[in-house]
Amino acid sequence: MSRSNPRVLSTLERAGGFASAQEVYRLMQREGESIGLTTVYRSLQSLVNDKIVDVLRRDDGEAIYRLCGEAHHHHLVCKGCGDTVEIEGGAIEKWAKVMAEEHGFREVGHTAEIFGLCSKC
Amino acid sequence: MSRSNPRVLSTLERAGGFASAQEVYRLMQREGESIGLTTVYRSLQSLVNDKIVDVLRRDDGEAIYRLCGEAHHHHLVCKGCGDTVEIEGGAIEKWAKVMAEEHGFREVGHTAEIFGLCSKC
DNA sequence: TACGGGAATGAAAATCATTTTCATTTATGA
DNA sequence: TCATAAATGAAAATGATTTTCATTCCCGTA
Repeated sequence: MSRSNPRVLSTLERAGGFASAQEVYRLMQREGESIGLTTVYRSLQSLVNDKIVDVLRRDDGEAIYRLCGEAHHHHLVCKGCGDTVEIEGGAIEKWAKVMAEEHGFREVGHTAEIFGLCSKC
Repeated sequence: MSRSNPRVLSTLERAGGFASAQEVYRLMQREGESIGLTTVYRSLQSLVNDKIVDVLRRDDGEAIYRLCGEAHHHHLVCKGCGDTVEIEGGAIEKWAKVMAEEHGFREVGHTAEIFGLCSKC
């Protein structure tokens, strides 16, 4: 498993902490960085594994990568402008735990995301 | 713009009101229906336009279509054998609603999934 | 300093869902 | 009956993402 190329993370930060793999790649090209698309994908995946960034989906299915804080949180995403708010998921944590126990599951994780139109859209 | 082929809607219903275009297509084939993949896509799109079905995204980016108004549920998925249990999401519904209101979002939907190892794995 | 092996890299090919093109068939109405 | 529009689907195109694989880079050791 390869480690992340630091220039990828730095570019993602410069992009406002929010971009697709293709965008990160184009951005780096435009800035004269010499890097392959493959390496961009690999680095982003590695950052996701390390939980340094998380991955969401645009409406068209393209994956967007986003720097995130350390605390476990969930996202409220605007379908219109893509704006994202990090929110607390206290109720979810409990729900996931109870449901998993009820069905005898172990080593449990979960995903949850809310989407809608923000006040500006 | 084409109208929806009624067999597509009926198949989506039979699939539990929740499936990808590819799955609807495969299901129809398996049942001996004669239909093209293109028509499945067109019909699903048309159903989305008419707000008869919603479209969400799987983690891998594949679009999944869901009948609107269908009492929706969530999934508890085993990482080992892929076994899936449908579960109630009462707590989630409330959480999503509260969080969305708190941030001024409207037309809100959500996704949530729990994954872990089932008792057999 | 030279060598060897593992990690990183990237070009090109492969994959996969989805969309587009386009020729054909089907339905409809004058 | 004819003509025109709508529906259909096979095949090609598209676009993101992944895989393959040969090459290059790095680093510790003889």
